[in-house]
Amino acid sequence: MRWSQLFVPTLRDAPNDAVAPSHALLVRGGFIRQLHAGHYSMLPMGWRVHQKVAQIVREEIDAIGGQEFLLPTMHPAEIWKQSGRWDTMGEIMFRLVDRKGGDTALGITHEEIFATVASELSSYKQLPQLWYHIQTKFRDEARPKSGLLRVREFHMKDSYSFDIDQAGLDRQFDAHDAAYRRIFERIGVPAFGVEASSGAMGGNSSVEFMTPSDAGEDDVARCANCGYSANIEKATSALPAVTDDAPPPAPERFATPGVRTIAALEEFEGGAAADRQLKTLVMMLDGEIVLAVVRGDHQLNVQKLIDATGAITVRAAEPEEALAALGARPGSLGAVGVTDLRIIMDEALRGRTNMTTGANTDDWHLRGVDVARDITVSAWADLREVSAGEACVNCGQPIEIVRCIEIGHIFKLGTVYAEKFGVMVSDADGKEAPVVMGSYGIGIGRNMAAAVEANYDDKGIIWPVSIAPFECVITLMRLDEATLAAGEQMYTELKAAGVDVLLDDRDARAGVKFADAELVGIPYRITVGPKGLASGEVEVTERRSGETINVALDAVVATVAERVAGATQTRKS
RNA sequence: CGGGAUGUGGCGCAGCUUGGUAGCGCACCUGCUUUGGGAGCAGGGGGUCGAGUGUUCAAAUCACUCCAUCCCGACCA
Repeated sequence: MRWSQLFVPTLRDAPNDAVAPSHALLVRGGFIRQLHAGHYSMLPMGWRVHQKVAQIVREEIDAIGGQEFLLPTMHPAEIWKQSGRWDTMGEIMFRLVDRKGGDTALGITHEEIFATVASELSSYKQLPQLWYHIQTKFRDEARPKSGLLRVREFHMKDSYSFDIDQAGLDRQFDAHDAAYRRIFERIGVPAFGVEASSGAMGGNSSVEFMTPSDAGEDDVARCANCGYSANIEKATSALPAVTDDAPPPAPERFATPGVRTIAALEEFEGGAAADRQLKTLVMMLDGEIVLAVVRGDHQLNVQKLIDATGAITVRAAEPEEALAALGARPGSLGAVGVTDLRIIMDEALRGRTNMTTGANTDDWHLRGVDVARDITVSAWADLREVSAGEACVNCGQPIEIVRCIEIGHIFKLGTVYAEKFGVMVSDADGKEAPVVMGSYGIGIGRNMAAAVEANYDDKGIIWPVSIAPFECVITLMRLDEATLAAGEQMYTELKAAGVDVLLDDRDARAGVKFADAELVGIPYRITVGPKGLASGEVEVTERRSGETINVALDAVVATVAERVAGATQTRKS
């Protein structure tokens, strides 16, 4: 390809609304352009990278036995009603109505659709199966952000495994775990797996793959000592044991005029330390008022509450709703004596006595509360969010909290979809058995952005060779006959040697060409000009290190081809 | 959804307070000179200022409504 003919609209200034480095650089480098919030056009350079990422994903999934499909993007409502997710998915799903009045949805994921296809499986002898496609997903995100990192329309590789038993699922799950690690290594994104909440996908266990980045949206609790790592939505930690004084025979009411917060009650004469208080959160779960109680110095993690209750929509109750339900305003609320509401109690409060909490009368609190004795607990659950510095549950060393981008997520689904969609096969005894499923997702565009987040400097992107839009650029310093001829010969020979090469034949100054090559992140640059040609040499510059070596004209093709091959791990299979 | 901010040629911005029908840098086109790290000079093209309504002799500028985009938050009693 000749740069003079290639549409690469590079920008000297980043759009001022691009905050994440990958967003700013992909726009500046002429890879993407925004159409509207959460929808991006892939320009030629961007699409080249996207396709290379997708191809690596394809190779690795093929290598563990994947069969590539292409399923529809638009789905009838019925299939989503059959799984129950038409209602549970809520506003994330784009919905439309066709000319006949039929409810239709744009696919956010494809468990339902693949399960429908899989209902034609009939014998355990056909298993295992591993099916996948790389296809557009639509998700009406509440807040698209950070360029390609969170969008409403994107390509995802989603695969689905079908096995006769749990052991088979475990094997396919582990195979994906390994394949995903190879993918991230090949595309140059540092990654590690974490325990995760399965959320709306259902199923019994899942692993998320994370890459550390300030541009991310997930917090991960990690232990540097033993390697424990879990999404903050799932993470636990060990707390020091607490011994409470024996409580009085019954809670005591006491006046606390003007005290509205945990901190204020700590200061108040006759109050209590935060870790001796009960924090009562009034939550609205699918329209039902529920009390979630955590220790005064702890914070509720909403996803944990969702996982513990199976709720679909969760929000904090409005102060008026709390007043109506409990008779007091936030700041004076408590669970003691409440019998008409579900009360979910955090595990950290198990066995606690002599606690202080709101009395459900404005400006009054209760002390001497024994959690087990005085509160009608509906369920105990892990609700609290862990904090940096707390002790690791495995080894006791302090944990850290790391901001990450979620770059992949794999789920063990079990038989839930099989049962809903009749994916039944005859087992070895001739009896009908539900197929055990797994699902595995990886966003192509997000990984492209994550690769930028992990590979850039003040000059621009530093693409890993494996996914660079071009592996090498030949920068012509002049467009005189000799330079052009040398460059074109080199271009032809590099192509023949299998190198993905771009010829910068633009009539522009050296500085412009150098700056553009660096901004768009091409790993190797061959600089060809009259100066070098006079002594039969050209320069080869590596983008990442900035190092330049002089190479004899007749050796440059072999030199570059060798380096490119050395930097690209291709699958041997 | 809550809060904040912003919408003026392709990109970055000024003008708005104190209304008088649009300006700068980069980019683009032409010419000359230049040419190994984002050239110089000269000439030129392109916007009616997010949309609508209102006030006014007159609106980018004032008022109201709407739309869009970005950021933060969405338990913190």
